[in-house]
Amino acid sequence: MSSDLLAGLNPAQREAVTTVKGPVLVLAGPGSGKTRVLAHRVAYLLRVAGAHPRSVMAVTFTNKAAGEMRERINKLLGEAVPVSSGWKGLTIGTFHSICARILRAEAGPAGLNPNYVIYDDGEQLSAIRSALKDLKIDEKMYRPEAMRAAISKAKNELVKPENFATTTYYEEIARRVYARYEQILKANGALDFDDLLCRVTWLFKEQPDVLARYQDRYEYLLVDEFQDTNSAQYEMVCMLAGRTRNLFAVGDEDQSIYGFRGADYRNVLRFREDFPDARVILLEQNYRSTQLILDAANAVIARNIKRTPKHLRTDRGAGAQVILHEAYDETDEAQFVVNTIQRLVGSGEIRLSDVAIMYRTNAQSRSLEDAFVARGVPYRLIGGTRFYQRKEIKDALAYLRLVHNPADNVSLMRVINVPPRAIGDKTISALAAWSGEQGVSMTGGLALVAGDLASPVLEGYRAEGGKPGKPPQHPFGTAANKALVAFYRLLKGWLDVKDGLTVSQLLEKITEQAGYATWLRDGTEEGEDRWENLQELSSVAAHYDDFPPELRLTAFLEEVALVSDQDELAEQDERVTLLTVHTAKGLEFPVVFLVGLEENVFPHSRSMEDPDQMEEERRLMYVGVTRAKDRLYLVRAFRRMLWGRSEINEPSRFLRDVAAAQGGTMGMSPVRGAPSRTAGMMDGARSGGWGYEPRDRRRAADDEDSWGGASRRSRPDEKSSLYGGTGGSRSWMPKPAPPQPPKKAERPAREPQFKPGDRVDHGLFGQGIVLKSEVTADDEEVTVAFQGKGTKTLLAGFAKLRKAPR
DNA sequence: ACAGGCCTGGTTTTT
DNA sequence: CCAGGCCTGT
Repeated sequence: MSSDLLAGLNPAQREAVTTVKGPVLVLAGPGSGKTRVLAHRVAYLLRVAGAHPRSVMAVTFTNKAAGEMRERINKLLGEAVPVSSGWKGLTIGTFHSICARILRAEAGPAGLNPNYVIYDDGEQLSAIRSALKDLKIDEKMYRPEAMRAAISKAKNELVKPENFATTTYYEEIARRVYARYEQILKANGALDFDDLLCRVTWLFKEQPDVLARYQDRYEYLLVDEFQDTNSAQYEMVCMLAGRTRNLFAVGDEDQSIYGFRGADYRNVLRFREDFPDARVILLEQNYRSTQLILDAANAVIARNIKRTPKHLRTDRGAGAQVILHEAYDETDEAQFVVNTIQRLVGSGEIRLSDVAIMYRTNAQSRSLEDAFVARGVPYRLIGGTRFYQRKEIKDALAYLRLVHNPADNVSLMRVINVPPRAIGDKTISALAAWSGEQGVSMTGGLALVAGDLASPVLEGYRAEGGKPGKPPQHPFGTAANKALVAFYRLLKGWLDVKDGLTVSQLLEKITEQAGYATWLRDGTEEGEDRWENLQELSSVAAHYDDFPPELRLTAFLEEVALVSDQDELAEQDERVTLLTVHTAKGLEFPVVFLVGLEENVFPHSRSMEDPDQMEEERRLMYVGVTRAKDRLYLVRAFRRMLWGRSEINEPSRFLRDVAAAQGGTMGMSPVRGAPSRTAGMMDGARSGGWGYEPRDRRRAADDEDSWGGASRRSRPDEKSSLYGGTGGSRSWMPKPAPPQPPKKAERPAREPQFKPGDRVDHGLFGQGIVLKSEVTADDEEVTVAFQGKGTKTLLAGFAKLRKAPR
């Protein structure tokens, strides 16, 4: 019986599957089959070790991963294992979704509104803005985003407002905002994402009897992507496993890329300290990538100091050369990508769905999309403007949430005047303030204005004893009053019928009666698009029609609050995939393009100062590279539009690391300062790029084994990589790269002519002050603030910059 | 109350 | 470059 569950597993994987008792830590390199191990282990627990499904909890990183694991387990067992939708079956899900369910079940002990709503960061920011307003704090000085970051960090570290340590005045403000924000969430019956985690952890810490129930239930715990757990998650897991100690953690320090949201790869080390008897299993056999791809990955990650060296192996052989390509700018970069894809697909080697294009930031997708649209290549974009971020979807959801939980002021404020019903900002603020004074939610305030004292939304109010039968004096004029009462009637109508309708029926009723549908469909194409999105939301809602009536809306709202980008990744049709490297985690593609490999883009400029953050960038690059199975393209652009300005960035250090490991020199940086406008420079390349043939030959002789040599063997439009694009890319480089040992390529030792503070003269822009200056390969790049002309970055020699007398 | 236009300012990554 | 905030005029 057990043999089929172990068939096809290597010895290390087998050990991971069958070590049932006690703590186990699996250090799993990319492509080492950890997903497989997890599924087999669950199946093994159920089938061989005799575990009951309800005693197993498996935590995945995305909802999609949870779904896949469920399917795999069912397949392995040849039957459908009941899954916990109530509290009977197997528990598989993300931390967030599992916690949401626990909090729903434990609303009483946790002191929560059982109909709590989950705020995304937009709504979180609204709540923070209200907090700032209440505290009369200037938004300019204390930015809501910064406050959100501070609050989130605190919650991830399980710090409550009363324990929030403050050493600066700024932190003191943050502490007060945090405290007020918590009050607002509570009043609105809302939780934010971080709450889902830390509330459960607090609940377990503070109420041992509750914890004991969960400890007794969950005898087997499995946690995937352990390197991306934060403190709250780590503590939660340890507490849950406190009784049985059957904790199975899978992770890879090298793939920890969520530090910015509190994840700490050191939890892997902490695990070893907290469970000194843990069995540690290494999965080093890679089943995904070719050797050359692994070599590239290794070249990148090996430079991190804070890691344990590993030895990834593959049986797949060397494989195709990793291709490096230099494009002129982001448009050209996109051209190269599309060209290459069309060629590979045209030759029948691959299908569109085999291809992923990955980038550091979402903003980079735009130029790629343009190229795909122009060439008629179907693509799907993951992330970006996500479905659930669209205005019409958020509006519709806000309506539903308000009906679900009338105390939710943030949702109310979102929809009270959408479509416009003559309730302006002034009226809304007045309603918020006055309702607060009366000690009721804004919906409660509306009920008071409408004189509906029997309304259930006023429950708390009556208990505290306003004068019975008489609504209090309100500050609204006749016009505002009328509008508010009209809205209240609308809302009341929905509250009365919500229990008898399915979610899609309710949604239809609301959009209809609120006039939202007609308002949206204003005759424009965009209006129709938005309407269609709404229809799509409705069809998602239809999945919940079969749920028990009291659960329908709850379950639906919970799901839509917790969907992630990756969850959209159904690989139905023939399209290429565009996604950030972050969302690519856990996925694999036969063909991967990593684009935008420039300093300040990838690695991101925000990570330049801090070595720890730079290590995270490196891990991110490592994740990107290791997504590729067969073919990997590393692409960089000489210049790029960034923030509406054209920027010239050095090639990414990661590119250099990869090249160095391949033993060749890479003439990548010398294009620096080559004025792109020079006539004729781009010509030869256009027609196949053999305009510089002699140089190519000479290079071939120079270093036979360099990547240049390798890529030269490949087809014309990908062979250009190293020498400034003799291929499909335009060639902007007037002369071949001086061979340069990659190691010392970091920065030429030359004294800068300009330093910050210097006054300079420019022929066109006049006088300015130097902000920053960096020596480059053959020039000096100076950032200057010009009076009345803004800040420009110039190449000193090219721009003929002169020092001006002080 | 609201539409439209100007300006500023901010841009990593996401459950 | 873009969104969102702010101001103006209706």
